[in-house]
Amino acid sequence: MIPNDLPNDRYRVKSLERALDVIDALSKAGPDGMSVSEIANALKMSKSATFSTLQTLLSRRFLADKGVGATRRYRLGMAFARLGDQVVSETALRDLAMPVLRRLTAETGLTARAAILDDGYAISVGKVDGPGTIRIAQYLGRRELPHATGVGKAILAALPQESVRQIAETNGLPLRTPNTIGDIESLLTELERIYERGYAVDDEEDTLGVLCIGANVFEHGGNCAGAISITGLKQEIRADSVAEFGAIVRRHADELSQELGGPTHEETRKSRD
Amino acid sequence: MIPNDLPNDRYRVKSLERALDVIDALSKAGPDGMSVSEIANALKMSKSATFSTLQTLLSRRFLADKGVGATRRYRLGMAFARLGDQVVSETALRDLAMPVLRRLTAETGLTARAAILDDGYAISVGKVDGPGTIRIAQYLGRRELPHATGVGKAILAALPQESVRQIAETNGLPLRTPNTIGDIESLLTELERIYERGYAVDDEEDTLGVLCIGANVFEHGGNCAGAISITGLKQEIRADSVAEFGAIVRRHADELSQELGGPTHEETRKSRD
DNA sequence: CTTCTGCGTTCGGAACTACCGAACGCTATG
DNA sequence: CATAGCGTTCGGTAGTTCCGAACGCAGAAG
Repeated sequence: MIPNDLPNDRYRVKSLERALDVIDALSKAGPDGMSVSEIANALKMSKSATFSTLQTLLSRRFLADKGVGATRRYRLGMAFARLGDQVVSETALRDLAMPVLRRLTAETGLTARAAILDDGYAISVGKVDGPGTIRIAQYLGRRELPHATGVGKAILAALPQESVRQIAETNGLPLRTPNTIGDIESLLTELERIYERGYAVDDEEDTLGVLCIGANVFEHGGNCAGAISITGLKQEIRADSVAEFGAIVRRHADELSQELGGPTHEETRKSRD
Repeated sequence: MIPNDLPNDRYRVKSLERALDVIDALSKAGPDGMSVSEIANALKMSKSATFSTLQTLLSRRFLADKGVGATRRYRLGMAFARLGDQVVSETALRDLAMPVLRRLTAETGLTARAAILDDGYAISVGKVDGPGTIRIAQYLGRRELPHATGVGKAILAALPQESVRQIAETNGLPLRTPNTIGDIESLLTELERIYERGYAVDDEEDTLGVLCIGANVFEHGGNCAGAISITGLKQEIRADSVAEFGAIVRRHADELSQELGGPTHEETRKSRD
């Protein structure tokens, strides 16, 4: 299911891996959760082993249970809510990005957010809503497809082709809308264009009616730390102002890069051989 | 550290419990994380057992590592961000609460949110921002102190004194501002007043300049499912309109209670012997 | 430059624990 | 009333996890 990055299977705790399998399974289940038997069958574990694992996670509030006796069901507990919030709050990019996002929102009137790449997905770590009444649902911590969003494409544009190909192979390139880029070659061409002009445009590629403009941020050492973006309804962004907004996002991203001790977009372009 | 609710120690997976200890330890550490030795010393585990646990969590992206060789450090990974978002999104109260929160925001012009009590903390599971330009940072999933917030006090008011005392003993009653209620007897008196009038007022008790009005929500069976609240800057809420807002929040909370199949506040008061 | 300390990582073997499969009590259903 | 299926309990064993020591390496100290 998940590829083994590490060659040494020896240094893995099997009973812990099973517990993580249980958590994964429950995360894919609905709000109603799963019963002991359902989990045991799905993961091909014995009922008793599954039961012990569930009891352990339950006693530490990593799971919650509902019902008793023959109808007892387990689902993910609030411990994850706390830990998830903590992880997002502690991301290095976040603290420095928040003031920049506020300025970006003030300047453009659009919702601004910051995201990082993790495990092949773009993950929002901070956002500032725009004053507009209609808002796009963008929860923190949510995993988004990098090939279909402004932040995602901006981050991919800073990666070597190899890495992009690998991510595309692992996650695929699902078509979210008719505008989504669905094949790897077109994506690489698009990433090259993004690299040249310094910002990415998601023109209804993830959600119809929504336009998003992102630019990548670099940390000390020149690695891409993530990206920031502005998001708005397509109808409220004039086509001829996209380039203007792109330049604004690029400028703020460069500011953020320098705060992180990294190079600006212009500097990375010059150092590219 | 965490009290054992279950009498049967037999059905616990020890190696999993240690992994959860590691996660807890890392959640208390800063963004820089901890090294293998630090964790091993803190939890009185051997370095090799700690190492195996870390490798397992790492291979499943539950942890992230930074640095190599002698300076390698571990911190919580983005898997928690995803799971946390999922848990919050799937909370039973949330689905029914969101439309109510939207109505509440439309009616009052203030930010509305819903929270539940879990493990002695108030946890936000849904929110709708008001149209005002200045917004109070209220992230979903964040743990807040129940004695210092509108939602928190509203929930506590529905609990037996015993439970409130226990929560106060476990978490303490930290003074967030000069207005925070810091001793248990004053808190119990305040909760009685909240119970009588049906809504809780947090008057700069958590954050200076911020006022919050909350009311509890009951589910089928009469248990308190959580609370909803409105939040605004104190300067934008006239003192003589607090009672009016309180009645509005109470009314929407009762609507929500009935949707959940629970009693209204008035009904619980009548049934109290 | 050398020594030394402390780090993360590796490894063999002993001890234990986590698992299996069967059995129990229970609820709901036919 | 019988039955099927659920969650939970339990004894014994096989396999796992853990310990302690050792290794290679990096940076600090001399």
